[in-house]
Amino acid sequence: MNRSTVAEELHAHGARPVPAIDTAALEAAASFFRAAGDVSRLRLLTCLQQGEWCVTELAESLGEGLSTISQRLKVLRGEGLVARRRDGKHILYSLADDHVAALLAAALEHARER
Amino acid sequence: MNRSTVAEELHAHGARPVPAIDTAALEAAASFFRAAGDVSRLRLLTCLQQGEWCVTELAESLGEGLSTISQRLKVLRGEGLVARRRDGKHILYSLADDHVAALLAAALEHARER
DNA sequence: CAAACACTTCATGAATCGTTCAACTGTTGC
DNA sequence: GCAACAGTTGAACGATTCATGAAGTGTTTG
Repeated sequence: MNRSTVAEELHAHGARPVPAIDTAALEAAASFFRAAGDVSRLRLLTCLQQGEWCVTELAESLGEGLSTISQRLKVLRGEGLVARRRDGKHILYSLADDHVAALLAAALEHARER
Repeated sequence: MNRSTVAEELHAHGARPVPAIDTAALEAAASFFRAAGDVSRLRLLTCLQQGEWCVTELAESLGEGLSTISQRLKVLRGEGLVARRRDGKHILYSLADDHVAALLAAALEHARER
């Protein structure tokens, strides 16, 4: 019997076109996700969801070295997830924008749904 | 002059409490982001945004080996980004839910904004 | 039931990532 | 200006991740 499948229909006329998405945009989105794809960095982001923190505070509260935290923040900053400003001798970090907070919340929700 | 800074105020009373977030949820969210944090897998996801594709189609359209695509899909499926179903001898993949599509769109938008 | 097809899984080597120590830069207070 | 403080950067290392070929699983067709 010749019951043709959905896939064969789609298949029949050669390769389906891949959606035209700017490689640079894709690359940037991937870097963004990769930056968020680490538990330690994610924990940092959840702190910053509450407001500004300086590096020393983060290090003390998380029980990690200053350099370690700084490196993690550097990655997050490189992908535009966090912003910073100087205040006296401290440097205060915060989430870059609401956009980031939203993505963070959405991912955590997706996580809890499993 | 003794102009006390924002950071010193926050600093004064020991370590600030880290937000209480289930480590498992954080871990899951990180895995989710990590799965999305790769250009090749992201490209796969953008294909699936258009509907169902079988593995062979994806491989042909993207010009990659079958095994390569299959491995990438495995990662995405492991983190619940894509779903699959069998149709005849093909296996059709699609985005797991609208939730994923939304996260994808949000990240691509964030990417374009830079 | 055997051959063909459509994948998946395993194993491996290459590349990338994350942490850490040491050295460096910038700011404040004496 | 110099010592102390706050943070960044560079280099080295182990740990993870990614792509790929070979072998294995499941489905259909003759």
